[in-house]
Amino acid sequence: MSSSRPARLTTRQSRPAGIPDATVARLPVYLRALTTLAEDGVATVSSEELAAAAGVGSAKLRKDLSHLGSYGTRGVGYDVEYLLYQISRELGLTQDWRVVIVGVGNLGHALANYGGFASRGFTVVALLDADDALIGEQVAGLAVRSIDELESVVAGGVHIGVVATPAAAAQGVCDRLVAAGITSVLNFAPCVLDVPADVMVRKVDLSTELQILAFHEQRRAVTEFGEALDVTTGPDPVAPGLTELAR
Amino acid sequence: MSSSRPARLTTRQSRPAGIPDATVARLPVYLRALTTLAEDGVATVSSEELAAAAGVGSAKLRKDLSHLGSYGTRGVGYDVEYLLYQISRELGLTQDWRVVIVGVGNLGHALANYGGFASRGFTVVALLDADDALIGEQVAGLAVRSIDELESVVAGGVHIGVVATPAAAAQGVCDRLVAAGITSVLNFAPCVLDVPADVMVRKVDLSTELQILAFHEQRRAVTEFGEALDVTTGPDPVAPGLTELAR
DNA sequence: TAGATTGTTAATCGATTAACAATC
DNA sequence: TAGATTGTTAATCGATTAACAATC
Repeated sequence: MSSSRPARLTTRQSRPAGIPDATVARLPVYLRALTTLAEDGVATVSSEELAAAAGVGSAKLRKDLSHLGSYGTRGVGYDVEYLLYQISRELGLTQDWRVVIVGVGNLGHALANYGGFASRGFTVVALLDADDALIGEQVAGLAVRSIDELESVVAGGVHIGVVATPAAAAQGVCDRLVAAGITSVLNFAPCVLDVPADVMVRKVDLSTELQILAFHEQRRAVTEFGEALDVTTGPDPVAPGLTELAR
Repeated sequence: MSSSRPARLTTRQSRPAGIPDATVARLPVYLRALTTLAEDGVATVSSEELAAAAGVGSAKLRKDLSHLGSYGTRGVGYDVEYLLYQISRELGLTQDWRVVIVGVGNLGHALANYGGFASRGFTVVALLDADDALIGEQVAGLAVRSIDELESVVAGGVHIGVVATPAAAAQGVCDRLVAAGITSVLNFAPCVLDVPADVMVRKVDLSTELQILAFHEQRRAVTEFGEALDVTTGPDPVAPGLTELAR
């Protein structure tokens, strides 16, 4: 198999610059599945097996991988470690990414202690908070520093800013991160962050996820009862506390 | 405006059963923007203004809202409180959703203390953990209980299970939740959960988000330097610790 | 009526899926 | 060679977007 692996002679034309967003979003899932397989000592995996481990269809998996290059072997499958490396490289995980966490409340604590950070090429270089009472406290091996140091910390080299402040403080913190040169922000605050077009923001939002689950639970209830309860045409089902919103 | 608001006489035909997934995922964002507007005392908002507050285009906003019904007034805009109520109702937030959190580590703590839970119709009814040392500890006004009580807690009425355990324990916990009758799961553990087709799982994954940011940061670097560094054709840029993976 | 803004249409775009030729 | 599985094609599906008729 080693001898038949395609030589890495791919030209720029052969791999189009743009990997679809939907594919990029799934690469971390494949990476995780491959890591588990590698730990279990599995050397080779078929698209069918890997897809099952990642929770997607095999056609989608093969299509996704085809955007990276031809890293499989027909009739055999994919070499687990080789594919692991190729996806890591594609995601930029073969280099170290320096992260600053702003806001060391419950969530900031959890993030700082999250094991997945260090294991995959992400290094938390500083924890910042506006609360003087927290400053100096040791969290995950780092002393919490003042938000006043944001600019100097970023100047020292930071790639990604994590916003874990209350919503009211988030935009201000984000503005300072961006002004200091940060171009990638992970936002845990429950608000929309306004940034220049060249800054990428990703958002993790607990209540959004819960609300989406609630929507589907509700829909399930309606369907199960054969739409006996017609929320569209019936009187408004008004919950306590929402009465004043109904007309 | 009150008098010109369309009467709620919509028939089943007029609102197709299925609201697109992409739309459902954005409704919580609109809800949040509307809540802020309502707090600021704004009575009416145009699609242009609301879209800006939510960080989307106005055409997309109007298209999304059109799936719920005709809740706006041409030439005027949307009544903030009325639209707030309609979206809340659509998402199922006019009823109370009972949530159990399994795993009271750093993240479980953060989730339990998260204010957004209670404010939007979600009630945490129990915190469960497998660690005896934690049992009885007060977190966010609740005593942590043993994982052994999972089945009895769910039997007492729970709609949504939140998995905040280590990855190794997640599938087992999920199986027990599902066996006990839970059909909506929010998974914070870094693994894929295997569930029956009728169970809905949503996943929140910090390292996935970081990896997506890393991908774009890396791409940015390549683009900025005019592809002087060609990662496709050049020798593999091997980072320490990944050497053994490269061929 | 004139101005403003919605709700809808139709075109475009991107993602998914199944089938299968290529090939190990 | 025969069996297995990839990588790609083409069809389908769903989401986005701009433009504008409807209408307040």
